[in-house]
Amino acid sequence: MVKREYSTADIIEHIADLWQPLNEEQRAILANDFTIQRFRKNETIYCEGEKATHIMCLLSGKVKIVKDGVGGRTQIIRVIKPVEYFAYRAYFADEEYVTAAAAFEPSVICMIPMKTITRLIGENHQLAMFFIKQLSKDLGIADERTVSLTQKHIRGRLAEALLFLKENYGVEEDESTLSIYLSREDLANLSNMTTSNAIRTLSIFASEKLIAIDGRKIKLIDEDRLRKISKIG
Amino acid sequence: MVKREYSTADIIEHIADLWQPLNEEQRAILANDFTIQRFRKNETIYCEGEKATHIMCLLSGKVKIVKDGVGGRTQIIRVIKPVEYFAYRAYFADEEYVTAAAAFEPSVICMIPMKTITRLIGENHQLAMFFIKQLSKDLGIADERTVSLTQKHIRGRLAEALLFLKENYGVEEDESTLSIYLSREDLANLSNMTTSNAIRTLSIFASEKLIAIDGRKIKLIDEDRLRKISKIG
DNA sequence: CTATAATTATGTTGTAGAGCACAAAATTAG
DNA sequence: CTAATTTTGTGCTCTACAACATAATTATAG
Repeated sequence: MVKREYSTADIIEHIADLWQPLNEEQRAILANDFTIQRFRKNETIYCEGEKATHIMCLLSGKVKIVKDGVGGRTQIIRVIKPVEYFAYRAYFADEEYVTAAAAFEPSVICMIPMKTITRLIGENHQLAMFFIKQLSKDLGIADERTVSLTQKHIRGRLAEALLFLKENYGVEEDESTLSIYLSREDLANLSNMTTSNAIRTLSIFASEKLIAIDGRKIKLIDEDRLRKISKIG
Repeated sequence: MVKREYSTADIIEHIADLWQPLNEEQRAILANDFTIQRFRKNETIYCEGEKATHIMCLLSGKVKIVKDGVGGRTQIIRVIKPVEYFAYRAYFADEEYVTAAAAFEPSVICMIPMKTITRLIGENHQLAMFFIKQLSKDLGIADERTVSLTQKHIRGRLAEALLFLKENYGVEEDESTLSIYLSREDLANLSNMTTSNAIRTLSIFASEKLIAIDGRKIKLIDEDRLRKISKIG
């Protein structure tokens, strides 16, 4: 399933968003400067408070960006799928990480020094626009999310999380079983509730035939109704 | 108090962040392309769902960026002080506005077409970096805020809001009265609570000698303790 | 200057959801 | 294979906070 080896050509293909805008000279710089790192399931990728030095590109696997709040509760701020970039915000903002990152599943990550990236941005405005656009999209999502998480009720938040997981990580061959198998705790941290309430609400959803549960496998049965529940909050 | 007229030179001085990185030719382009608009207290500046066409720079006054959630409650997502830029995210993300903006107070805003901005970004990487940095900072703030608003209790959220207002808009000559006079409703929308609870908690804070209230004037008396309340949530 | 509306204040009630406790099931370790 | 640990499931209690009601005060308009 997970590739054991990545050739340079493989990687370049994966990081096309960065690669494509570059000219030959710039490509030479980039090609020389990335490294590959593997992370096991649940392994931490970076921690809050650490100094940001590399942009990371998820080549395969699934990653969560989390933040611990007061009282020990953890919020999943956003999730990363292949091929997406992360871990660059703090460097650009001249800050330490305000979040942490961990792998949901075995993951392979391509690391590029931010120094190289900023140098390339200085020479290539298409690359600059790539980051401006990405940050702008993420900021919009964050704004939406703030309101959803604070205002929607438990059922609405869980329904939203399930639909989000489908949109983001997709489904299996049956077209309705979520491709990501999250623990109830992760699901709770994603939708801002306690683990007990995630478990409870999940089984209520199952009893209402909105979803079917088989361990960590979640099958979305009545997506329309889930969407309605998510929308009304 | 509020300037009746702004000369071109005045404005250029205000938008130094954009102006300074530019060369003569680029400056000529920008100088030709901005307009000034005034907004009355509580006047709407832009609405959710509208198309974003101009970046806005607040020259004087105070502005709130808000988002309506389910159930009619409104969240103040962020606030703008002079001289800060806003309203550009949606254009960069190729989206319509997901938020609305309104003036807390009479405000003067400089508008520059986003087409001009993107053109200038294409020629000037310092300008690109300005936006990358700004967006990165805002995204970090949004992430922090999500966790605060969802996890802290009412007292913690209100204390945080009061301290934030001091840091952001400053205080009067006495060094402790907030310079911004918000309605209880705005204060509630800023700290994610109902208006009644903002009123109630505010008067509890007053009875605990943490603050002093005189109508909409709020004086921070025991900032250390407020900070503690904000921190522990 | 009065009438109307908006804002502030305070008390009361109801409930969503946190915070346990405990058991069953599933993983992991030895 | 068995013991230990983690995850899942369910019930119960308690409280933070929303929701509503009503009055007092202040602002706005006609």
